[in-house]
Amino acid sequence: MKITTWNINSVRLRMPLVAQFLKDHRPDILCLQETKCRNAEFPFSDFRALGYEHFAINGQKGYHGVAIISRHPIELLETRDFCEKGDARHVSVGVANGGAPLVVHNFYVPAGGDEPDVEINPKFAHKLGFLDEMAEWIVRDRITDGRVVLVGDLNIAPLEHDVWSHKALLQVVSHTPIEVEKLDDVFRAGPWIDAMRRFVPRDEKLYTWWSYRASDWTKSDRGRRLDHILVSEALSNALENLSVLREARSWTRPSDHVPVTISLAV
DNA sequence: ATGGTTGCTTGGCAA
Repeated sequence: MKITTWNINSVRLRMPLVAQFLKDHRPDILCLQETKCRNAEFPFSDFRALGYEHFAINGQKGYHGVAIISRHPIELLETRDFCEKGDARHVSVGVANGGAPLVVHNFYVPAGGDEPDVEINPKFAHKLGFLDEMAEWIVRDRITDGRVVLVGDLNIAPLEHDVWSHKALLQVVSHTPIEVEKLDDVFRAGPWIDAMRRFVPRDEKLYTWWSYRASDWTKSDRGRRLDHILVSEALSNALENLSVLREARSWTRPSDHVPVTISLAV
């Protein structure tokens, strides 16, 4: 079972790139973030033409929006409204996969604005509050019981080698100590396994996002690992492979995030 | 230290 997570930054604009990716890589399940369209505007027929006929979507006009698209039947479990702001930032499904069912959660955590100070930046306060609520929910609802995968753009690069320069980014939103601490709380709440780091040692650089604000993203390679795949302990021995498709950052009119795919023996 | 780009919209946020 191959599961891909990809912050697409407008699914309608980038549908040709999504189609190419699906033709070339054929994941079983695709989790998108920042679809940026209402549910009625979602490009269902483009996915159906590629053999992806099952959907669980949570969209809104212009901002945010998450979607799970599958080649196999899925059951919509929930679209949870963290922080009760009406943002479309979560969707979860159950996948009947022969034996024990698999649960997939797809998240788009708030980016948090520019200033890492809750006193002056309500967007940063929202981000930290969102992470607190995630950790509470994981414990209270026993989210990691059974075979569970949590993917998405979590907008935090927690490890030193999840960013191009630990020192330069300590006060930059996405890598500040308070955010890293909150994300660690989310990890421990499971506990979850950081699936990507099972395949790439923690002392090696690993990025999934490169800013648009660089003339040539390949020259300085100033990336961050903002996208994550977490699995419950029941899936620990099922982790088979990881693929971070760096080349997608160089496609025509790319997203600033690249697809990340995990292969599970389930 | 600053400014750099993109998308949704058409002025100015959000990222």
